[in-house]
Amino acid sequence: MTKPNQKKPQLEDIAAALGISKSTVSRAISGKGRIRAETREKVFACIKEMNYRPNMIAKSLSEQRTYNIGVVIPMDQSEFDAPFFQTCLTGIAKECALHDYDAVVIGTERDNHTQLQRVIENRKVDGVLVTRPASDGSIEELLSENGMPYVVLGRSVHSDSVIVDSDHVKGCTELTSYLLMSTPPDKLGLLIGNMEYTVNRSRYTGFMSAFGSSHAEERLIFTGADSELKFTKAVSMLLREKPSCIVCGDDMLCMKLLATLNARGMRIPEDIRVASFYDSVYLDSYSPPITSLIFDAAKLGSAAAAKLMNLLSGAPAGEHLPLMSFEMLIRRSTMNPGQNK
Amino acid sequence: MTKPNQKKPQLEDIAAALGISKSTVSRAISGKGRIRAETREKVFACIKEMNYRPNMIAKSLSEQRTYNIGVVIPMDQSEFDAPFFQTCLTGIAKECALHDYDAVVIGTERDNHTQLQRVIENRKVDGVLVTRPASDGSIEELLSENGMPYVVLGRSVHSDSVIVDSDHVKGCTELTSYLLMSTPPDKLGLLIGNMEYTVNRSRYTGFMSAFGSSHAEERLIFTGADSELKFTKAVSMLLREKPSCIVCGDDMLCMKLLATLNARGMRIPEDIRVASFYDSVYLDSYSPPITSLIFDAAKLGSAAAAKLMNLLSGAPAGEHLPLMSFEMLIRRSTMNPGQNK
DNA sequence: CTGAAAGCGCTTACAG
DNA sequence: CTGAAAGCGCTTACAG
Repeated sequence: MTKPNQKKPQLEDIAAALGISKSTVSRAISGKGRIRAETREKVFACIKEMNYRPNMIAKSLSEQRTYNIGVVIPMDQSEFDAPFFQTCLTGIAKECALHDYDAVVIGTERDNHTQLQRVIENRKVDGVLVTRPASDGSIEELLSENGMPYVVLGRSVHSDSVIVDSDHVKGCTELTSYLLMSTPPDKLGLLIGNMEYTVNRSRYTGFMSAFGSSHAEERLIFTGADSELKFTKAVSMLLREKPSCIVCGDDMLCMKLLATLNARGMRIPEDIRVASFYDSVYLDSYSPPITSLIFDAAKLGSAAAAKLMNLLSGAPAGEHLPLMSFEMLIRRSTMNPGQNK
Repeated sequence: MTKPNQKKPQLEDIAAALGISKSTVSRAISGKGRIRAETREKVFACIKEMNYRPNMIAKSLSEQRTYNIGVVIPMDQSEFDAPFFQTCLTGIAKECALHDYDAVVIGTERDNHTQLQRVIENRKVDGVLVTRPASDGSIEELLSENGMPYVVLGRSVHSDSVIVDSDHVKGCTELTSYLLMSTPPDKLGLLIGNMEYTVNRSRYTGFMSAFGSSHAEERLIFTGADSELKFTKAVSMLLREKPSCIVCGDDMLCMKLLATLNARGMRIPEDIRVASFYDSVYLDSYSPPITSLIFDAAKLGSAAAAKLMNLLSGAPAGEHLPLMSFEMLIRRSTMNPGQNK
């Protein structure tokens, strides 16, 4: 507002103002090559003064990089998972901003990666973040064929992919252990989805490893409860065994279980306790709120973005970062009759 | 795979292959300026043959446009609304791809528009799509101050903003009318959120206009049920009047209402019927599924994106498009005792 | 209808 | 430590 009708200043302008060459200004900014400290300071002062911002497009063209990363998100997703992607995306955007990068949306469908192809062919991004890898690994394949650096969230079937993931195993172990600590010991039932997904395998592993060899607790396990039919069957078999607590692999499964229990007039936690290995808004707005594991999707996203941008700046490529952590939220759905609050 | 170690061809290469100049090739591609049909065809054939794709960055630099649009999404959103944004985003991305544009994510918080500022200053986008305008209009302000073209989804306090919105009024009128057609006529209760939001005002208007002057139907209205306290109060007052059907302004409110009814042991639809002016996954996975209005977020997103890109290509700026439409989903929650199916 | 040339706004060898 | 110049890969007046 102070300087109304002024064009955006360019490198040239600030060079002229200082009576030096563009090259020098450019070097001062980038920090590449030797620059007298004094010169550098003059330049920075002038930049501030004239409110100069480099034209990223021009920078891109000469540096042969876009300062954009692509973010693959599913277009055919059940909307149930939307909160994850949305939150994840905000984490990614935030991290990008920190590095003066931007995130470009790439929608993919099951077997339709045209958007991804377009972006690659148009060279609009320097690297890609895959928030949900296709189960056949086709996305990673496309990416590596084109020499496009990428990072995947969760697991990848491509063993050479750089990944960032939450520690599902550990989380599930801890939640299960917590449940086993109750007195009297819980008779736990586990209800889990499609075991082709690595997440579900991790959940299973986590659950099982909470039972030390010395433990003699009973446990009832139903995996693969992904279809309506299998689910119904699993639940009725499960209930027949009268577990004191049922643990669900994810929030979706849990919602369905809750509906079923509700229909049968079973009260939570009085008649049966319920916990979930994956949180969701629905679960904590449910009454009673459901004990569950919370994974910080925003943090996951920003960690992945950071990793990718490191890769792009030719950084040490990275020893596998420690897996992202989680929180355990103990809520009313698993309160013991004896417990208060 | 057929031509393994070949660099990406450039304009120059295809010009050379054809023995003509870059200018001509460029013109053939862009369609600007006169070109002999024959030449054009040769060029296109060669492009296909050599699998040429223009370098968008170079194109950007010389055309002074980025072929990117920014999409403002909320970072501080209750995750409840996530499905809307996610779906919207996929619609946007799809539309962008059609025009060879890309969508860049811009996260905003209540009073923190730094990401937006960055993107503007870095000139990374040609225009911006605001999926959720700040209630004080500060986003639109920032945009217009910077001469950045934009389109907002929903309403804007800035009267000169280009907007794309769903027809909430019409939808609500139709759903309400439908409910009024039942025999015996329903005694309708309306439960609506904060009336500062224009959506809620539209909903209210829609609801009311379903009651013609000749109608003598009873109606009970509670607005502003946005806090926990007001909600609880509104619901108990409402129930005291024994409505035969309660209509909720949105899915969130509806979820809460359902929980309350459930707690009171009221069955749906036997004891009371329920409908919502806004659909969500939660509502249709609820048992029984809830009658509601469905707005196509993907279509909304793509329409808005299309409009923005029209603006950017200097198109007729657009007479206000007709509002985006909706669907009415009649489900079990509003079945009359007498009705079948 | 077509070409040679300048230009978009940066970066970066190459010489000092 | 600094400058002049070429280059990134397109587009587009300007001349034919």
